[in-house]
Amino acid sequence: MAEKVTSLQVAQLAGVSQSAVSRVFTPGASVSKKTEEKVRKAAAELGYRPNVLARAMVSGKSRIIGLVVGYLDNYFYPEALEKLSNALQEKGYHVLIFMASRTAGNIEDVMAEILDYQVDGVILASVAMSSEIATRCQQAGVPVVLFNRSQDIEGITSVTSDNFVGGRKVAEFLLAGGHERIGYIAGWQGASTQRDREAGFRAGLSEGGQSLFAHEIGDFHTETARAAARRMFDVAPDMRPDAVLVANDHMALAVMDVIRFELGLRVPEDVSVVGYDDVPPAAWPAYNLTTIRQRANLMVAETVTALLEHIDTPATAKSRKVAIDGPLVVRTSARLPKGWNPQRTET
Amino acid sequence: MAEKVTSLQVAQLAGVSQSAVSRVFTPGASVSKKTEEKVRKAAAELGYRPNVLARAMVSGKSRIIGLVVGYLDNYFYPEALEKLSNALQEKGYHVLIFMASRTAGNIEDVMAEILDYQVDGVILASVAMSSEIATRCQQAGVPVVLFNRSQDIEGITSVTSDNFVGGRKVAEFLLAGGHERIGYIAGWQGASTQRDREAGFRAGLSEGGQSLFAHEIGDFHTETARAAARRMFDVAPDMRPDAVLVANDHMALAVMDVIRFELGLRVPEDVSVVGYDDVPPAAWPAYNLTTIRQRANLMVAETVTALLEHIDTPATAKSRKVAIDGPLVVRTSARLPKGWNPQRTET
DNA sequence: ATGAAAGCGCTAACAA
DNA sequence: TTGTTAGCGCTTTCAT
Repeated sequence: MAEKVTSLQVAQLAGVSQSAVSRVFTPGASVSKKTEEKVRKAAAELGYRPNVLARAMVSGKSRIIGLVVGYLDNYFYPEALEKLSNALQEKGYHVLIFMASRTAGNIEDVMAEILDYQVDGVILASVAMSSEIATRCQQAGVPVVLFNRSQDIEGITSVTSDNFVGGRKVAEFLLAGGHERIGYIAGWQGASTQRDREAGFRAGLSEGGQSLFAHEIGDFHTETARAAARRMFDVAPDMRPDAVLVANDHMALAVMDVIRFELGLRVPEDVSVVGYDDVPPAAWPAYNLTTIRQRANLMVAETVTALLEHIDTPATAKSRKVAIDGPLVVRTSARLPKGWNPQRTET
Repeated sequence: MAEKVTSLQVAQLAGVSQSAVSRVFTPGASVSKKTEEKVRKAAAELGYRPNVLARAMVSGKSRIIGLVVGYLDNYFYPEALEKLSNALQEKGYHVLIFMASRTAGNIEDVMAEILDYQVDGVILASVAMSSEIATRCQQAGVPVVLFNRSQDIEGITSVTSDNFVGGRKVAEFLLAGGHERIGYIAGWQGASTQRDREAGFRAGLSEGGQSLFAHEIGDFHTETARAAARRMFDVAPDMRPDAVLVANDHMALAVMDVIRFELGLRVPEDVSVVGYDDVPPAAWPAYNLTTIRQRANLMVAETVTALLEHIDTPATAKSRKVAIDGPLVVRTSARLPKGWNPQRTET
């Protein structure tokens, strides 16, 4: 059982002062080559490592980022979490998880816990009440960035894909494919992602001289989405949409299941289905879902950059709304426009 | 911007000593009703909350649990992570994520980072070199439990499903179904889960008078598993296995894709496929994968209990290997034994 | 460049 | 039950 090694012990072994040891481990402090050498040697010998918590207390920087997340069943999030954590780790930060799913409704608790840990920054992903939490963090002086959410609050940085443009792209694609009864299955109305995707979709439809033929709400939940799909498609053939955009892949896959296995319809011959996110299962041959890709790598990079900027230079860092364009990944779940060039979008 | 409120300020407002404030926020300390009241009132007024980091430094307990995880693309892990985090949160702990995927091979770095944060305990899930990390933590006096991994190291607690029994169950089921050429696609050989599942499977087969007809290695990776499936099934019909156990669902779904969409075979008419884990996609109608369920809730509960035990009473807590039995969830990807009672296993 | 000294915000003896 | 007094391990002036 390794004993706890303190900077003082290292100092004694190295024959220098305790502050000298501290300086060696503080980037940008002034130490002579010789001292540094002695200290590093002693530190290595003793297996010394600075105590992050003690450092945090005096410096006020914990090198901990709070990640508040509601649920992980949308497979876009595990991926994002992994990348986020990796990116932050590279910058010397670590991610402390705050699950807000169960605690939902109790902002106070979540806030209290976050502030207790003196996190240097907070990333909010897939949470209800994200705007309230964001505002509260802001007030407490903790830098925040919203990941995959955008609120109309002044001065809060957010990173999303360009949901409006994405929605419009799908509309154009479906219109070009000759669809004439186009439906939409919405996500949770409180989410900006949902609202923007729908708005873009409607805009694209209307630019093409059409409007929504059917509309149901799936709330980003599998079961709710299945019910929505039944309401939309279990109807007389001439009342049935010939295409549908589902607000995210998580629901779109469930919708496809209902359409194919419950109702016995063919995709895309009877109904074209398009999703949003491009989660890994969308590419599985059993689905082959045409969808808008959210570029997780870029979104993560932007998020990390923005957050660190707010942490490092709170004075000059200005908030911004980053919206990253994502390509339409054409697979086989939606009928292709005539003469569509089947150039493979890379999977 | 909320100012930082210290216990001293609260003490002054309440007209008591600073230690009195500390005691009010320390469960099990002795304070009079009156003092407590005054302090709580002052604290509420100022919005005071104890600083976890400062507390950690003096008490030596950070209330942070390090979760070391290799990757999140096996969908058993997001689920486990969510449940783990929730359970720990309920006990007043929070999860600090350490991604070991990229850093793989560099144990020193991972160890250093973990110890830097003075975590109260560590959970190792889905990591290579878990046994080395576990040993090192042990040496450093940090309680560890292995989640979904088991090593033969003396004195390290682990929680897994009963992989041997699970493997055997599948063998019995396949044998009862009349299969005569039974294959196995293995996971990464370094994982105890893989080894135990295979051993149980082989044992079950041999108890039924058969042995493995084919064996390939999928390494728990989608692409490797696909290649393994091709080697196993893209052969003359009489050399082709009529059933296969794949070491986890993540690979099993990919294997099904290859069998059905690349090779044009039918599941289960031509080949029965069984997986392990019962991840959510296994239940999707497009797959309907027969599989062994890992009972995440139970595994998480055991993990948390064991870890807290080691943290709270390091002296008396003894290490153990917990193996939780999981049911065979019968769906449609494997031919049923004659007269099999199609009583629905709950999904 | 280096050492001495003063805390960061809190808990834990120790007295009273 | 309370207040007083030491630190926890570190960073950061301030002198030197």
